[in-house]
Amino acid sequence: MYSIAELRKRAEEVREGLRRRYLDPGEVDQLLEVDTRRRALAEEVNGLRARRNTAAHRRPEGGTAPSAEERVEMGALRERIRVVETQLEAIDAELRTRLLLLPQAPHASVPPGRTGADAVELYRHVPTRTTPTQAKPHFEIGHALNLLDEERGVKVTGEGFYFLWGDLARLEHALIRFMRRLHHSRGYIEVAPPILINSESMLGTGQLPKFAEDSYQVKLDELWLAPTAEVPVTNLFRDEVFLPEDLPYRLMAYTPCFRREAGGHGVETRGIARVHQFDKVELVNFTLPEHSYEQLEVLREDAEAVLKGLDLPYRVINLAAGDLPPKAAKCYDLELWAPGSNRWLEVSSVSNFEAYQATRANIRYRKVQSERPEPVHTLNGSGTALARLLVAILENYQTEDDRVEIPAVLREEMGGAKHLEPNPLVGERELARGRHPKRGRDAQAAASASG
RNA sequence: GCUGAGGUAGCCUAGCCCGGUAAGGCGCCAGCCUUGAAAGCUGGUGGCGGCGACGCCACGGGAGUUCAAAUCUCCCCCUCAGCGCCA
Repeated sequence: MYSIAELRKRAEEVREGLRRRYLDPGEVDQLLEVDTRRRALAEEVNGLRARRNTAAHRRPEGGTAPSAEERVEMGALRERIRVVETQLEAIDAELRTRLLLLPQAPHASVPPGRTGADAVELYRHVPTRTTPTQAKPHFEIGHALNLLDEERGVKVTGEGFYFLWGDLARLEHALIRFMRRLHHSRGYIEVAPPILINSESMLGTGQLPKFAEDSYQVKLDELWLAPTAEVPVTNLFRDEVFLPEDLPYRLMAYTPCFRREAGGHGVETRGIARVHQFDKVELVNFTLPEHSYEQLEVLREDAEAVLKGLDLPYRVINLAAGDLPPKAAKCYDLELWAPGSNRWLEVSSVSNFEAYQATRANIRYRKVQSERPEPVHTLNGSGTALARLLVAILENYQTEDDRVEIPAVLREEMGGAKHLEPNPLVGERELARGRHPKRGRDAQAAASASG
């Protein structure tokens, strides 16, 4: 977000930013007009209060009590002040809300365009391995091996929740350890943050006020379930001042993430590509404004290192101005190719928010001790999101004989195993459906022998 | 959850009972002094508006009483201590 002072200085730049986002640049002028009215009203309150103060202060300690006439006059002044103050509060609130909702101007290197289709592909990684020509969707493989269980997730919690069983649960933990180890070696300091968040923090990173319906709320305690570790980790330094020589701060956090994904149903929600709870390793970067675009590239490379390490097919896209989240000035998405689902899956979003979050959350640095602190730039990137990573592994690492290979970098973590083992525990119901892995294989073998 | 003590400028503290322009220290910045530094001395050091003179705001947050609120009343938040509960 822009402070009103910043907006006055950079009005044309912000107007152009709105145009590039296909939004009405007139919002800037309306904001400036509200600001002018606010200042006029503030001056009026100012003058009235000055009158009250001089009258009150004129009376020295132990002085005479005011006359009845003066009491009446001052009482009337007090009421007048209250009326104008109420008007000022209303216009203050309007100004604040409009500033909170004003998007960040896209950076010059952001491509033009309105939708996801206008994004520019920057890079495509082709893995060294090959996958079956007729790759199956991850949920088919997951069900066949009895490792993925959405049905009971729905029973225990609701739509969009799932259980991972056995080797798939172990694989998820192996991935988390792999990613944390990788980022640690690249210089990130790990933090383990709270995942219940207060509203002020949600406002600080931009989840509020506009995107309240995207997150789960714990009403009784006025808390929110973090939709991403970006929220607690960025707010870690809310209302604080950095020493410039310490920057950049590069932090990593592994947390579960919770998203309501309201309205997101249909074909694309089969399996676990789009769920309400997933784990993620998040990278957060606090930097000097003059270095934030270098840091964006560093962050992108750090996120890519995960996908390269796993040797998964992916591409990097530079989001078009009109498709950019309001808080971002520039955003790269890393998308994995899922051959079984025949689509690209976003597993990482790497963004430079410039001073958008730092202004809201009051995160600053002070270059010279005698000068007032300035907002830092904040950036973050997923490094990376689970669930979708599992989707990609299940679909890319499946073999012709319907097994799933374990990526080389995870094998040590998986006790040296080369393939995922089916979950042997099945209930009566699964047996009745012929889903027992052993029976399933026998049945398949029998079918192919007879056919 | 109960009881008690607290929340004042970047930090530490006085003022609160008994209403009357928020005092002092540390730190920091600048100047003087000095070969340089330290010490010492002087000044400055929250936010908003204004070219400026200056004015307003700010004592955890909100509401109220009053000519006038850091100070009185009510509600709420947070911290600490003791007790209770608890993985």
